[in-house]
Amino acid sequence: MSLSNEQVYGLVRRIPEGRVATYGQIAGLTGFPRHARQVGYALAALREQDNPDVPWHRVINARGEISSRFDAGSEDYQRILLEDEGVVFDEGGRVSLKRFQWRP
DNA sequence: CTTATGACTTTCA
DNA sequence: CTGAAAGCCATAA
Repeated sequence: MSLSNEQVYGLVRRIPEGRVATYGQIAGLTGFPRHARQVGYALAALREQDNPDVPWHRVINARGEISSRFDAGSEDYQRILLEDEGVVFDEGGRVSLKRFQWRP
């Protein structure tokens, strides 16, 4: 048994608008607390496919920052999507998890 | 079978 | 606050 992409997508779909979740949090909710990287891996795979229902932009790292990938530019895109939903970024380009982290 | 890699996290200095 | 190091684990070669 392992963490399937569909499990990740299902969880990410549950994140309400204007809220964010961390990779580790998603992993924990699926029942695999140590699979934070696999969550990111699943989302990376999602990028290549077309799953419009999955709000991947609401998933950030434990520091409240947007995790960079080798494709610069989409980090800005992710930030814009979040700001559009009401998520506020501070001067360092980080989100206050205290206020915006999703609590099921 | 072994290595390398990566949208991560936590701890320690 | 920053940065390095170790831990973790699915995937690909």
